[in-house]
Amino acid sequence: MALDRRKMIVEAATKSFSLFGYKATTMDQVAKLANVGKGTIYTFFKNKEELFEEIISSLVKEMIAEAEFVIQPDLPFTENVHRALYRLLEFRSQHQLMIKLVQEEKEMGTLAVAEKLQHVENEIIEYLKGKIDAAITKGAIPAADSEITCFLLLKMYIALVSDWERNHEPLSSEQIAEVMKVFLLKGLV
Amino acid sequence: MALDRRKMIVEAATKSFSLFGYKATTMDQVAKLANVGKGTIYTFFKNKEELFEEIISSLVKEMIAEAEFVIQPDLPFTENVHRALYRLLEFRSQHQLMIKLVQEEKEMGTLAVAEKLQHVENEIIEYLKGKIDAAITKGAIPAADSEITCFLLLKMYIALVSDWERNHEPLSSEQIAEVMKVFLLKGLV
DNA sequence: TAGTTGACCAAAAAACTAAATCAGTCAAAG
DNA sequence: CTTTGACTGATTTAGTTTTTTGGTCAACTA
Repeated sequence: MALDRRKMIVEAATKSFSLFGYKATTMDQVAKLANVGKGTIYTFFKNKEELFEEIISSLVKEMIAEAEFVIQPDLPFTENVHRALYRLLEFRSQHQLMIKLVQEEKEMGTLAVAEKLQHVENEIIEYLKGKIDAAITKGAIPAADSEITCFLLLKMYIALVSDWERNHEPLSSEQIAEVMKVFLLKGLV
Repeated sequence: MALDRRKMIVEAATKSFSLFGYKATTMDQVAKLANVGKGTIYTFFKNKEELFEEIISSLVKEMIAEAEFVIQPDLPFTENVHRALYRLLEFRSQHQLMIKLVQEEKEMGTLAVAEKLQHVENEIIEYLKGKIDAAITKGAIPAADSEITCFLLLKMYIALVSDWERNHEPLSSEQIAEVMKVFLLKGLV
């Protein structure tokens, strides 16, 4: 039971962050949940924020693995862009920790949380940029500023998946694919 | 001097909302600025929020007049879309009242302010929808769900004009036009 | 002695309370 | 009739006390 203490700490913290958010999670609580003395946590992590950072890193890896899993090399490039982005935002709206963090940022404006969510967004853009740059190199799509393009693509999907829901019925994956196809394939005009 | 009391009240309130925001503006202050007894305000407006609503209505009219002013019927449709949207967001980032309200929403989360900014956004989308529907009817662009399209167009411009600046050097009007041309004219692929 | 612990501390946050402020009213004045 | 500002109850703020929390470290195991 008391074998991998580090792993137990990370699991306990993940559970508590997911349930109560970052600020409302105390180190005493994490220690108790992990069946560990509080001091032990500080032998593995410099402080609460570093523990949080490690969990966010795993989260990013998990998200990118999910996106990677959904890509099929034989499908058209735009189809894969849609699949990857849609999966990433689906993850964001289904994964308990992500839901809680987004909520905490909006409602309490916790600084550490805002920073980490920004970090997640940057990592996603970096991941997309790799894909786009590869497609440009391969000649599959014309050259363009890939950072601005990825940034804009992500914002478009966030708009269609999350922002739209504030005032309308949610759009299905197919509807979103349909709208995006216009912009990705032919342009509006 | 004491002729159009209603106008003086609206002007005083506009000045105060622009300078201090909605919450930090008191009705006593507006009355004093307008050289009017506080009771007089309540003969024209049911309450503070209704006074605010009238000012927001004027703001929307002003914004749409600015967008309208910048449109030139002989230019290509996409060029006019860019001009109108860019002008609307330029207005948002230059007009004192808009700056203050956006700041107040972000920093204090004042409910009435959030509602009114949402209203402004809805009005802009409604205005754009009129333009897009007209272009579809004229056969200038292919048919599509114009509400989703307008919503997405606005979000794209907000992303390029405002969101991008959080982590990067601002993009010039020309750079934004360039990026949008890709999506509007030919599509990414 | 290397790894673990929880009592302990300063600092931050929450809870509480008294004082001040504010939106809206209305009797009196013009 | 219109205009006014003193007035009121509800809300906010400011100041203070109490509680909680992140992080440390001397003592304690195994």
